[in-house]
Amino acid sequence: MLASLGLSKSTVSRALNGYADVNEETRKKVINGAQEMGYKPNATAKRLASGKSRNIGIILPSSNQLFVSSAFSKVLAGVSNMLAKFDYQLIVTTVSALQDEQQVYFDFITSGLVDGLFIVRTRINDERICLLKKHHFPYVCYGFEQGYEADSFVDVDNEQAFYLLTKRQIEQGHVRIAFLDAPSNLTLSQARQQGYLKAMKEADLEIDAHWLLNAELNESGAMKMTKSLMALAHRPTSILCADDNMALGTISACEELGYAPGVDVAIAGYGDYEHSIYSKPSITTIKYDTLAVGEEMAKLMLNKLENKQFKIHNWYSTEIIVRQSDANVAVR
Amino acid sequence: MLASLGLSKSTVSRALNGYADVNEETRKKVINGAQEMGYKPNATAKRLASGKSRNIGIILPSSNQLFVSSAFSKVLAGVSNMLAKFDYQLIVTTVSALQDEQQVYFDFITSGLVDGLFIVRTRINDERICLLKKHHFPYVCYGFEQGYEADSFVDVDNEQAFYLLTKRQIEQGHVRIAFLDAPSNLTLSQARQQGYLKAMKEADLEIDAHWLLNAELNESGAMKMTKSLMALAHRPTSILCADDNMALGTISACEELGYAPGVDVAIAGYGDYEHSIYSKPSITTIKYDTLAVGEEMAKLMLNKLENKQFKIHNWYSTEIIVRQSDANVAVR
DNA sequence: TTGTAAGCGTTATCAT
DNA sequence: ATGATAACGCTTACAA
Repeated sequence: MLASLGLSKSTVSRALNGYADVNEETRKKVINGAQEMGYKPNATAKRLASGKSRNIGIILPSSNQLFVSSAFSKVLAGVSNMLAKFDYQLIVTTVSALQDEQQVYFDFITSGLVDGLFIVRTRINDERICLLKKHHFPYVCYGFEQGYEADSFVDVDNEQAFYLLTKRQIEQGHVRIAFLDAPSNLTLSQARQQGYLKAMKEADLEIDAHWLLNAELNESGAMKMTKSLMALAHRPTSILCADDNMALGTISACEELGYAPGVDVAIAGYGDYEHSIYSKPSITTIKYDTLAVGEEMAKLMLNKLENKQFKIHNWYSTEIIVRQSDANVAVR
Repeated sequence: MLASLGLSKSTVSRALNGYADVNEETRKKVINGAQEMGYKPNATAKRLASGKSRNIGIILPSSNQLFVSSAFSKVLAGVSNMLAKFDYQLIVTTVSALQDEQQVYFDFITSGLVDGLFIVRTRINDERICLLKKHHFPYVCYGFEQGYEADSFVDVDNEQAFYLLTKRQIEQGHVRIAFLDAPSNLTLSQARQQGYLKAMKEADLEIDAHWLLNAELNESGAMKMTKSLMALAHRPTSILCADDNMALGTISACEELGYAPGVDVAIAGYGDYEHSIYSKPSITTIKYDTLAVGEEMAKLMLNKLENKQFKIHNWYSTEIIVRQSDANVAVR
């Protein structure tokens, strides 16, 4: 400790933590002293005394794609960046398929290890949110469903994004438009589906139930679905995908079947992953500000935990990036 | 607390932590009691009392690709998985280009926030390692350079991998083989370069200095380099890349220049990223067990921190996955 | 403005 | 085998 300065530890504590009731002379002395002797307050002790861990947790499924999507990595980077600015740390844990997810969340809540939790890949009627609400535990979601409170979520406007993407297909003359959505238990899948349906209905187009499928957000799932799609008598001329990885799989499947993607079939994705521009054909996709989404998640958390007054920005806009995969399809 | 059982907290502590000097009857009573009343020891208090944080940190550059490479995400997942099994948490922080990296590391070391640090993307003469060594702070590296101790690193055999990859090109008849290496300050770049040079020398092939370039591990860097490469009078017939993203950029650049990748020019990458199989041409690449590397990093850390006796497995093997990008090039 | 002292919820060292 | 009691290194009333 800084006893060498002849000051009590309370004064030191107050000086270092920017309390007002400290003589500025004293404060300088303390700060300089700390500097010189390389004094660093012990993080754990601070946490115990203050009752706050200054850790925020995020629990990721160790198996699936989410951890791997390049877009999501950037979201994480945004979160971590912003938290670090306010001396908070991000704790990343994975939960495997073998573990009881609710239990993992419960353990986090009750251990005092984290002050708040991020929830990603929100699900319809998400049990994780129920749990956190029940325990009055601070959380921020990446994802939205009716009933989420404005201080607790960030999302892109999935419905609008896929409404516009579908509309674009319609404007290009497509009539038979399929949508390979993400797993149906996700809130984003529901929203995107609504956007798709809205555009189709507005244009008074038939919606064949076979054209609306769900699969994991990866290449192989999309390949399988595409094959069933293209085997239909009434096969689609345009296939919308829930992300760029799926679009990649769809492109691949079409080729295997002898259809030229981007020529015989229009394809579009979501996320603007790094590789999408290098795909052949390059992938028409939906772009959004991944880093900003992450930062916003952190801000909302800080609003809750530190009574910060960051302006709430729930919804992030998207933009269609037109590339080859859906640009040159002559619709018969 | 469990006072309701009429036991002192020391007894409760001992019972819960599996100490030998506790009556088994008592232990059962305590464990059941804890179960029933949902008692959870406070993580922060444990940490303060024991002097250990049970957190391991990893500091990632917020800007570059590393955070984004799909391979690396899996490494992270492996780390987190294994740590969680032993009740350790992974703390992920990012350091932006604006911040003083050494300072960020120093703060971590001295704050008591983490008991150990992972170092990734090791650099030649890595200052981070110097710092940690100086402070006798536990660390484990992903990467290797002469002098690293066996208990402190995990790596794939980069030299061998690129030796074999280069050799493969030679066996296919290539004589002018270029190598787009990663930034030259990384240990992996040095090792890979050595592998490349070894194979070239063994085959007594000319090594044009123009054929050996460095760039960031992304598409655009590789594109630029490829263009300079293909403008050479003595242009290469085979281009090896330090990862699959670079290979993607190289493919794209070749096409732009009117060379058919996989036909006019052989191209290969490293990492077996998800998209590589869907590229056109699909990318010949080097695969390794990403999850296992992550788990091994965690094990080495646990060896240091908990005196675990996990068998040390420093080197991870690689395997060439042959695909189209380097398989059908007729060498003149 | 500064100091004193109690407490945060554990672990660890003694006795008993 | 169990219980007091003192740390652990801070924060935070409350006193001075």
